[in-house]
Amino acid sequence: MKLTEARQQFISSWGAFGTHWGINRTMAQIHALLLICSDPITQDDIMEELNISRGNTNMNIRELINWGLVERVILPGERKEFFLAEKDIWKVVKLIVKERKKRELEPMLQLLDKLEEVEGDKRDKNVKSFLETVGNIKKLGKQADKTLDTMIKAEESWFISSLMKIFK
Amino acid sequence: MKLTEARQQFISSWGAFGTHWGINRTMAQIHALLLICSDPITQDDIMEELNISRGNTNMNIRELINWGLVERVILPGERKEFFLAEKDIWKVVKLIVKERKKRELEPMLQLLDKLEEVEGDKRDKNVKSFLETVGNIKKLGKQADKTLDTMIKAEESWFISSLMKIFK
DNA sequence: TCATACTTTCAGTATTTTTTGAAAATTCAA
DNA sequence: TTGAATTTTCAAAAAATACTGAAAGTATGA
Repeated sequence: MKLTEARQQFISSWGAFGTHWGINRTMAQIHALLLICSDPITQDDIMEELNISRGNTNMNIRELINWGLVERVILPGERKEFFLAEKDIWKVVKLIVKERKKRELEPMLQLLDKLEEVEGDKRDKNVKSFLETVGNIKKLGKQADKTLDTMIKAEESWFISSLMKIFK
Repeated sequence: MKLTEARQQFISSWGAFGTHWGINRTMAQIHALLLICSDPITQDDIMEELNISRGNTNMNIRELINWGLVERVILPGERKEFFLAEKDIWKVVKLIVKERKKRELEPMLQLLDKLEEVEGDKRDKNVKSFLETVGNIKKLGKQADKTLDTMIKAEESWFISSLMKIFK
């Protein structure tokens, strides 16, 4: 397989992968492209490579920057902005986990706390079942939250070797 | 908060949560409803509670059954089918992980294997950068794959206590 | 300060995904 | 068998989501 084709396949399937995880296709594709570029590239490079509009490109680059996955680079003597992705995959994973934890897990846990305060006779079958489900999800969620916090702080080597010990 | 309201909030936010993780809103809502019902309920119960059409209900129940999250129950003397969700949250998580690993992680790893066979001079900056990225993602992906395999086989108590040791 | 190169915004449009509902298929008791 | 109850299918419609492109906004250097 030629490099050009391989790059295209990588970008396209990274995009499809993203859509299965609640990340929009273009954002994932731009990220994929930046991941395989060693040097910073411009918005126009991205537009051309992925065949997308200026507005779309701009919005999704901004989002990638918000997530901390991409940085703006000013090259001396150049008027245009350049963009560069974080290449350390372990750092990438940690940034994504951090962001999604904040956006999704934490609000969910807050809601579950509130839902546990439901009024009603705890001997009522429906109340009991509701509280049990909410309670169990909360328990697992809190554990996941702690685990992810530690992971976010962890060094890759430490994390991997710890996992190796358990999941031999 | 009254039970009715709490149930609604739970169902609605579980649905929203699902959409952020590539699971469709209705499927997640039906799942949420079944999770908080101690006894099996019918398709009509679900349609009424969630205000959705027969076709939509049917398709999403089927999908939940495919995932192993819900089972069809035949009650003696009843013509209609009833549905019941797996209530053990740890089992639920394992079923979801298993399914998504099969659908998404495994095909991605296969693709990465193929992409590593790209032709071209490995001293070429573009080839080098491509291979490095693909290689690193593959390495992490394989580790995740193994870890998830072990997790799928694990007992909750064992898993939680192992995690506790590391992520104290 | 001005002109130009570049970036950002967002209303309107296009695309993708989900939902509906009626018809077809199936099941089952009599 | 028959036919009423129930489930399944799927084309068409609706809803949600993403994208475009032109206009407005900013920065830069002469």
